Amino acid sequence: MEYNFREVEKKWQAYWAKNKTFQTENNSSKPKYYVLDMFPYPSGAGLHVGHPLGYIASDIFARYKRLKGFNVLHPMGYDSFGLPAEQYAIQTGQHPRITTENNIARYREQLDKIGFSFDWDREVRTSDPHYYKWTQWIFIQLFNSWYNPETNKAEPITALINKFRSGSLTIEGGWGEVWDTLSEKQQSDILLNYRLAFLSDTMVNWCPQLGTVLANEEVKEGVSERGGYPVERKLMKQWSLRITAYADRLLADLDALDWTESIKEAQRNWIGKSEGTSLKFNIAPSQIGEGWGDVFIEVFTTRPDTIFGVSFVTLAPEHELVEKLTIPAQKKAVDEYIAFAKNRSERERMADVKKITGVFTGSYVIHPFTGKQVPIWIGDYVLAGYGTGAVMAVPGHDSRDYAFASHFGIEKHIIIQPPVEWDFAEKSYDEKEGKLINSDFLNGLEVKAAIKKIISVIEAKELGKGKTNFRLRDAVFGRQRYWGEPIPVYYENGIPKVLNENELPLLLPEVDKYLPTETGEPPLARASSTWKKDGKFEYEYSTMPGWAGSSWYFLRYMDAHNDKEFVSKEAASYWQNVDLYIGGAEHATGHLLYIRFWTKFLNDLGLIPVAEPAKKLINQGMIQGDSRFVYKFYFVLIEGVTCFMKEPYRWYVSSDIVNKYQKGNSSMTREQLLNLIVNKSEVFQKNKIKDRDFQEFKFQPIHVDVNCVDGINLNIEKIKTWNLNNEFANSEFIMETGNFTCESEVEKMSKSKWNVVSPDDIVEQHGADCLRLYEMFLGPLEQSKPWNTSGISGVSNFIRKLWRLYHQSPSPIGEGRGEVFYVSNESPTKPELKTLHKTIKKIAQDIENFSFNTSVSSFMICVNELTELKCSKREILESLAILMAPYAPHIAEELWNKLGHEETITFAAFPICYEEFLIESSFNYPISFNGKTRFFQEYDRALSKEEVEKEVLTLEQTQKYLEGKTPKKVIVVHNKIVNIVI
RNA sequence: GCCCAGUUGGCGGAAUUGGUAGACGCGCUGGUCUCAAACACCAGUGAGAAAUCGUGCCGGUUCGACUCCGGCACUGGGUACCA
Repeated sequence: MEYNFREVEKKWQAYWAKNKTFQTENNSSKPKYYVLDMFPYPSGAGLHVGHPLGYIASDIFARYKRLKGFNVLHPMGYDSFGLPAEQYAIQTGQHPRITTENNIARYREQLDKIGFSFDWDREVRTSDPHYYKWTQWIFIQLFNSWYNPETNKAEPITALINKFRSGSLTIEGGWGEVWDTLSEKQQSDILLNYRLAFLSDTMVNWCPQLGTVLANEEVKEGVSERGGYPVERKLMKQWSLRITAYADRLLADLDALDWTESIKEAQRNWIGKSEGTSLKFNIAPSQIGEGWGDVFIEVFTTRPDTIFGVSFVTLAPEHELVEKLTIPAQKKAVDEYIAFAKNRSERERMADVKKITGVFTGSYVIHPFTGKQVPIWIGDYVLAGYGTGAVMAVPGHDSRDYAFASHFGIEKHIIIQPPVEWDFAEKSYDEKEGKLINSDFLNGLEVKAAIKKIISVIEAKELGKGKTNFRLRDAVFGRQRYWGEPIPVYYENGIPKVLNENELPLLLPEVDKYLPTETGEPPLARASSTWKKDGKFEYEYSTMPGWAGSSWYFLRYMDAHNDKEFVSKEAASYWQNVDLYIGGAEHATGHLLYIRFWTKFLNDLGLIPVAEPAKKLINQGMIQGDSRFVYKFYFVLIEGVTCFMKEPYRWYVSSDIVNKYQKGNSSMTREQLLNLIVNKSEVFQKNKIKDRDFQEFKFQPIHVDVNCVDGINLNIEKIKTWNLNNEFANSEFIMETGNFTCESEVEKMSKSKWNVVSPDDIVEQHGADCLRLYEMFLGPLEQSKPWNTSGISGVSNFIRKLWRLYHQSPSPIGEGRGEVFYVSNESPTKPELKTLHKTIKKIAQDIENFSFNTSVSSFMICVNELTELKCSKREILESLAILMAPYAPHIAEELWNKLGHEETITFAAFPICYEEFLIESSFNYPISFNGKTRFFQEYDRALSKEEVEKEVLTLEQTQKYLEGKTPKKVIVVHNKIVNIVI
C-alpha cells in the first residue's frame, strides 16, 4: 500500500494533542533549551507559505533538541492588538475582539495542520486581559522608576525623591527649593523629567489618516509603515518611554550577542552613537541689546579640529534663539522661512533632500579663537532634536555645509591638507585623514591628534566639553486608537497618577464607535461616563502601541498562567532567556530594540536574571510571491467598422505571442500579429474584422491568481470561473500553440497581487511533512526566495521512497514491493552502516549550522543509497526514522510505531555517529596539472606522500599530460589531492 | 549618498579549514512498463567537434581561488541631512 499521508498525519496530530506530547515542565533534571518564534499578528488573510518557514526551522531545532535530551520550551501565541482589526471595526462596526478571535482560530487551524511541536498550554495573546494586566503592570514599574546615571541602572523613583529631599541631588530647572515645600504638581512635573515612562510635549509623527501618532520605527520614508499614509511632525503631549537612557548599554551589549552582523549593524546605526564636543559661540557684542545677559549659541560637533574652518553657524528653524537673533531687516525673510519649514511635511523634506533652503538672521557670533565675526544662518538641514539644534558650519570639510555655503555664496576655508589630490571647487573633503593647515596652534597636526588637542583647549578655556550624542530618540508610547492596552493612568487635578496593582487590569472599555470623538479625542473618550477612576478621575485615553505586548512576551511563556506575578522568580531563573529566536529581519530596529530595552529594565529591578532576551537570533528570509500576468488586448477600430458582440467581451493574448511582437526582435510584425489574433478569434471572424481594421491597440498586463496557472500555462477553464467580477467568463484566449502562457514577476507576497499561496493547499495535496521538507529544501533559511512549487514533486517522491524502504522485499508475506511493512533483524553490512553514519554526522552538523536545505539533500542521498543496497535492517532503519523525526515528524512517528515502539518518537535518543564506519582503506586521488584536475588514481590511505608522488609519476596518464617535460614541482596533500606543476 | 547581504548550469541550489566546481532536486532528452496516459523505474544532461573553457567583471596572492586581498558593476534589503 502506498503511503497515505492524510490518514497518518491526522492520526499523529491527534495523538500529540491528546497525549500533550509537547507540554513542557518548568523543572526537569534535563538541561533547558528555549526555542522561540516571533509570534504573528493574526491577520484576516491567514497564513501564507512565507509564515511557516521560520516556524518549521525552529520546530526542527526544537524537536532535535528533545532528541538530544533537552527539556525544550517551544511556545506560540499571538500579537493580537493592532491596527488592521481596528480598521475593519471602523468599517464594519464589528468589535475587533471578534475579528481577532476569528483570525486566531483560523491561524491555529492552519498551524495545527503543519505538525508543529508547540506547547499550546502556554499560549499567550497580547489582547487577553490576563496578559495585558502584566503589560500594564510593567508600564507602572517604568513610571515608578528613573535611570540613575551613577549606578547606570534603573532604580525606584522614591530613591530619587530621597536624593532631592536630602539635597544630595540638586533639583534642576532653577527650582532651587526644598523638595517638601514644592506643590504636588511641581513635584510631579519635575519627576516626569526622570521617570522612564513619562508624559511630555514632544515632536511626534502624526498620521492624520490613521488618527494617531507613530514611533520613529513605524514611519518609513515619510509614510506610515502600515497603510502608507503621510506623516507629519506635530507637537503633542504624549506618553513616552525613556529608551535613550539605555542607549549605551543597548549598544555595548550587542557585541556579546550571537545575532547576525547585519541586525547588529542596523541597531548600531539606529542608536547612532557619536562622540564629539559641545562648544559655545558668544554673540557679537554689537548684537546684544538690553537685558540679554549671558547669551551664546552652543553647538555640538564631532570635528572640533575644524574650528578654524568655521565660516558660519546654522540654527535649526525651531531653535529658541532664532527670534532674538533676527535683526529687524531680516525679520520678514526669517518669519517666512520658518513658516515654510514648519509646513513642509516630513515626506516633502525627504523627497527634496537635495534642495537647499535657509535664511540669514543678520546676526553674528564671535569665533572663540580668532575673534572674528561669523554670520548666523537658519537652515532646516539642522535638526532641532539632535545635539543642540545648532552647528558650526565648516564648508571645506563637511559636505552639507559645503552645499549650503555654495548655494548662498558663503566663503569656504580649507584647513586640512588632504593626503590625496583634491578639487575643493568640486566638493568638500570630509575624511579624517591629513594635516591641519591655516589653523593657528593646530597647524601640522594629524586630524586625530588635532581633535585631542583642541578638546583639551576647549575644556581648559571652559568653552565646552566632550559629549556623546545618540541618534536614538525616546519612544512615543501612546496611540490615539482603540485596539490596544489601556495605559493604567488617571489624572487627578491634572497630575498623572498610575493605578495600584490590585486595580489591574484596567479593562478596555466598550465604545459605540471606534473613531475619535468630535472634539478629536481618542476613541476611549467615547467610553461611558462611569468609566472613571473611583468614579471621578479621568483615565488616560491613549492606548499602548503595538509593540508593548511583544516587548516582554518571551517571559510570559515561562509562566503563562501565573496570576500573582508577570513571571515567577523560579520560572525566570530556570528558563533564563531564549536560546534560539527565529523571526524576520524587518524587526531589526523596532521590536528587537524594545524587547532588549524592557529586558534590561526588568533586570535592573531584579525581577529577572538576564539582561538580554535572546542569545541567538536567526532571521529567516522572506518568501516572495511569483506573480502571473495575462495580456489584455485593448483596441480601437477604424471609423466605420463595427464589431458586434455580446457585452462585455474581452480578449487575452498569450504572452509568447505578445513577446514576439514586443521584445524588439521584430520576429513578428504588426500585420502578422493582428492577423494571428483575427484568425484565432471567433468573434472577429464572425464580424469579418481584418487586420487593417484596427486603428490602434495595446496590451496591458493584469494580475491573475497564481492558483489558476500551472507553471506559466494558464488553466483557462479555471480562470473562467475565477470570480474577479467575472472578468474572464466571457472572453477569448488567443494562443498560437496549445498553451496560453503568462508573464511572471517576483514580487512581495500579497493578496492584492494574487500571488499568495496558502500552506493549506500544499498540505492538502502533498502533506505536512512534504511542506516542511520542501520549505527547507528551497534554499538557505536566511535567504529570500520566491515561492515556486515546481520542485515539490521531488520531495513528494522522496517521502514515498522513504516509506517503501520500510516495506521493500524481501518480504516473506507480500508479493509486490512496498506492500507490507518489513524489517529484518539481521546485522547491517558495512556499506549500510557507512551510509547511516555518514548521514548522522551530516544531519547533526547541518542542524547545528541551521543548514536545513542540505540535510534534506542528505536524506535523499541516504534513502537512495539504502534503496540501492536493498537495506531492510532494523538497526539502520530505526536510526533513520529518528533522524527524520525533526523534519518529517508524522511519517517518522508512523514508522517508529510500525517498528514496534509504543511511545512517541519525540523523546527517542538521537543516534550517535561512529567514525569507524566512515573510514575507508583507499583514497581516490584527483591528479591535477597546474591546478586543473585531469584524472583520478586510487591509492591506499596508508601510502605516504612520497610513495604517492613516486607512483603518480610512473603512471602512463601522467606522462601523457607531462608531454615529455619534467615537472617543476609535485604537491601531494595526503588523502586530498596531487598537483603537478609543469 | 551611507550601511548590510548577495551574484555559481535552463531553474532552486551544493561545495565544513584555500584542495575533484555543479551534490541533491526540478526541468529537459531517450528508454522500460502500458491499448494509451499518468505513476514508477533505468540512462543521459555546464559549454564546446575537440584542444580546452567555465562560479558577475578587472587585477593580485598561491603549486592550487566560488573560497583570501584590491578595485568595479549589478540585484535585493535597511537608512535618510544625526553635525
